[in-house]
Amino acid sequence: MPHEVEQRSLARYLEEHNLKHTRQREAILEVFLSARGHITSEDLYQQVRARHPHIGYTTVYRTMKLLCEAGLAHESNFDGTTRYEIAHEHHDHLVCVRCGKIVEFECDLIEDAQERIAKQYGFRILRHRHELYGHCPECQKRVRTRG
Amino acid sequence: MPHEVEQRSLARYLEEHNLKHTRQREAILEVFLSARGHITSEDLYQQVRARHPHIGYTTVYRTMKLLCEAGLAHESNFDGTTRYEIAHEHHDHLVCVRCGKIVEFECDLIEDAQERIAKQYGFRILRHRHELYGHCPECQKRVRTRG
DNA sequence: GGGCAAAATGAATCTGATTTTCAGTTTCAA
DNA sequence: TTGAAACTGAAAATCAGATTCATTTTGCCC
Repeated sequence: MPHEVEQRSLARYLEEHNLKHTRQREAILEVFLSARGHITSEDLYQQVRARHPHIGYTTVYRTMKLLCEAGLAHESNFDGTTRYEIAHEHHDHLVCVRCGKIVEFECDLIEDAQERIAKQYGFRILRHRHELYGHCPECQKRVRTRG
Repeated sequence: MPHEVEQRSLARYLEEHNLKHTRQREAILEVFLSARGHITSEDLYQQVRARHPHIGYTTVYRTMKLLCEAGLAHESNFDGTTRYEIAHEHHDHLVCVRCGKIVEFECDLIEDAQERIAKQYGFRILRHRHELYGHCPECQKRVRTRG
């Protein structure tokens, strides 16, 4: 089984919450983990369908919610449609508005500054989103040569 | 005319782009500028309708897009529905996930850090979004006393 | 190795925000 | 004044996301 650790992690979550372990959930997790980058539930559905034609969109959709709750996936939303990425260390995103490329970054300095700001306003922060939109190096070149 | 500067700014934008100056656009800008905070196009439509029953939702919707292009309004999206705010100095947002309160903040330190990160990855930044989600002071109290 | 309740599935439907269509109206430059 | 271009607004289309519900599976009991 290619992603044993995650499969076990899902199994534990299901057990702890009296949810059922189904072929569909296992299959969807498997395909999700094999997919690269920030994927929409629609795209993921297409990939799942290629290997498991019997699995419906609704199940993919609901399973991704489940994987988020289980801490195996993260939801993000750049352009109005929800995307999922494999959960790992916290990070933020650089998004190229021309080609759609998404690069992850981390910055402790910013994290600290956020804490200070939250304290200043008396907020208790649960999560945040921080996205920088612009042109990636390749697209800058392309823009220049084209005009 | 209550918001002469903005009305003139809109007029200039329309002229420069060969667009037409209509009562509707003037009226919508006026109501928008008088409204407080981060308003949805639906809310704005309700307010516009109170004073100008003949103006339709579509026109409000389209005019807000226009005002954004003209630099008089800014679009933001916290909870899946688009909100508009009056354009002014750049700032980011603290959002209370319980009561929906939105507080604006600015932080030069973070702006600088963003620049550094962009340079590191070769990106040219056009805009960004930075939102901190959590509980405002009032809601923290309420949560504590209730359980 | 049934029997069964709870949970899951998936096709279809609903929702709610946004966007487009299109016929009729208004603006504005000549 | 006139006509082309732009605008308006009711209605319809779109689109992602969420829900419904009849049917099937799973996990657990005996």
